[in-house]
Amino acid sequence: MSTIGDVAKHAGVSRSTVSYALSGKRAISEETRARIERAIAELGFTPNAGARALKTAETMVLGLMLEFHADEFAPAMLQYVLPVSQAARELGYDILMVTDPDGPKAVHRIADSDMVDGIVLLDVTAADPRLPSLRAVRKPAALIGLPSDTAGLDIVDLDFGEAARMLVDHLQALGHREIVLISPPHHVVERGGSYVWRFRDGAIERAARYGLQIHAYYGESRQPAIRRSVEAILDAHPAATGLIVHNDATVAALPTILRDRGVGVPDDLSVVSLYSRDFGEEFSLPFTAVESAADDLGRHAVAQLVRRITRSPDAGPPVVRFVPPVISDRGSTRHRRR
Amino acid sequence: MSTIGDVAKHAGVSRSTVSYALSGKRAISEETRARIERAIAELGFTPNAGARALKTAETMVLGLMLEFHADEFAPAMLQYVLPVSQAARELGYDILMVTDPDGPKAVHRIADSDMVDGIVLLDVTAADPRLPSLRAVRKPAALIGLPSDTAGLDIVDLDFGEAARMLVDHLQALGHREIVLISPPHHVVERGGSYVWRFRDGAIERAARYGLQIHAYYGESRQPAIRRSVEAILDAHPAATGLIVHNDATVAALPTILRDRGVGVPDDLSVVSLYSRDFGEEFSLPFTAVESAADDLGRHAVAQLVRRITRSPDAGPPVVRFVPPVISDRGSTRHRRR
DNA sequence: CTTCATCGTCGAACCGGTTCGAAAGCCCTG
DNA sequence: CAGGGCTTTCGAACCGGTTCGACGATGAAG
Repeated sequence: MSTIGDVAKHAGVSRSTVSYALSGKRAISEETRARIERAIAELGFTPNAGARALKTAETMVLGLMLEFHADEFAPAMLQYVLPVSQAARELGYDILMVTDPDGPKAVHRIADSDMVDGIVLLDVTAADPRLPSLRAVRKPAALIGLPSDTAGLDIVDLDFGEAARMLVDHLQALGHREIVLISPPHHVVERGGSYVWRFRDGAIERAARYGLQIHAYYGESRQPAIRRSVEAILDAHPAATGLIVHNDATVAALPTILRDRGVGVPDDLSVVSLYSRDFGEEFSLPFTAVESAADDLGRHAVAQLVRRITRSPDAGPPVVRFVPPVISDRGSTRHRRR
Repeated sequence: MSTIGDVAKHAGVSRSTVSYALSGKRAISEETRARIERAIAELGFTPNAGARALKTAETMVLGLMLEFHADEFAPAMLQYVLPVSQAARELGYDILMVTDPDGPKAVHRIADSDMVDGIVLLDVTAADPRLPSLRAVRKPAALIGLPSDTAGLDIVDLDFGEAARMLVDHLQALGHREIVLISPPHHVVERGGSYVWRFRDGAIERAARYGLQIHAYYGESRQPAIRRSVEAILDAHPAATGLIVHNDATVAALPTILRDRGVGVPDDLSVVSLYSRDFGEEFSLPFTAVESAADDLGRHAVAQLVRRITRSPDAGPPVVRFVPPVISDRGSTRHRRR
């Protein structure tokens, strides 16, 4: 590769002149600029990113940290990756994707070595072990997912409590009096996935307010356990007419399971859920659902992060944003019979 | 952040001594090393990646290029991302994930600016537009997917022709005489996805050799078109007893469709397919299938790439590796009746 | 006809590492 | 006890950019 020195020599100017021609930070005569541009084209020059980063202290790279847990459902997390990547590129940033199983160490690795200008954290849990590291390093960050201590952090997440209330409202309005809720697997709660109980508590409280009977369970994330658990739950509550599924793996398997049982939707059972539009299309899911808006969350996190990076002093106080849920009616519910 | 100069001052030695203590490239006395290590710990020093890359011309970052086509099935591609990322990390590399819709430009951007030491290309097509750029830049690369011109490139891909032959053999051995094949959507062929015709040709030739009747179709990638196409294809061939599905989106939707038609597997229809173990688990797919081994391909590509990077002169000639298929019997086939 | 901005360019310093050559201190040998 | 070899450490150069201060040329103002 050619360097800025080669270009300077080729154009008969100094290195600094080439640099200014590139950045436009000082005036350069039309004639010189043309010579430099020709030299750049002829030599195929592209500035060395490391050298530039060294001096400017800006890498134009964002870290994207995500962990894959063996017993989890990968497609759900991957939904966020693409929007984040695209949003970043539109703002001039590349994405360093880190899937290191040791999250805290990885945070230090990419931040302390100044490989990135900022960090997006995916699937943040209540007492996320990455947060102490994140606070220790001096890099802006944006989280997708709600930790219990939000101090000083930019956070965006779906308003899961409100989502649950909307779905309960929906069933209540149709006259259902006994409903079942399937949450994510219990080990997600143990790991501190706060969206589980935010949704769960929201649903239970709302149901209580209406005097609805609600049976709340934790589901599974893998076959064949999924089928077994759904069967057992449905068997236990033959009178329930509404089902709320807050569990990606379960909802993906649900059409098959219900068909096998001969349960018609919505005639025998009204089903509502929570997933993103893309997810629903990929798995051909026909359920009325709250859109989880992975796109929105990803784009918002990146935008907020870049704002923090570019005007670090006056980007304002940290913001915790709960994206309001939107319900999308796909006809999988109907008025309760009788 | 503290620099190597701060560490040096704190430990009362020169910068070069710290550097040698870190790299171990020259002997350092036990006592000095201890002082330096203490200083590093106290200051929390981590070397600046950009500065290091500038001098060593090694970034310890690999580019991972993937494109998402709006009308395609995202989970299939994402299967490769995680194994690549993990394999890279095990070898000491981080991943710069690039999803830029303008692939060729992106190749130049990350390669010419020396942001990466090498590049992994996913989902390579016959006349992949990224290849000219890739050959122009002076960076090692590893491809997953087979282009028509393989000159000078390290390539790994599943042996799709052999996979097809194995599946045809499997059905033939069970006595099936009339079978149906559903390939990926036709636009994938137009885009140059060579795995489509490698599989298709392999199946057709093999069937011809046995005198099997085979009806080959291109499927769809999105609902509701998937269901319509499957219905139409099955309606057109009521006597067919075997079905080969080489189409991720279709196979994911297939259990539901067949159930709705009242078609029992394997009693009414023997079904075989091609997908990865993870994919099968995520979608709860019960079909006998060739394992597509996304893990293997990803890990192999990274390993080969790193070999190229670290011993560039003598890493040997480019290798094109076809991973042999492995069939995994899940009981979705049976001997033809009558 | 000086004086003073302004414009366009240059040279040098700097960012934070790595690495080469040399030097200082020590021990051993003849 | 002078000379040679080791071990350990240092200073300086270098990687490829950016940026600051300065300088010569030009034109306008006094």
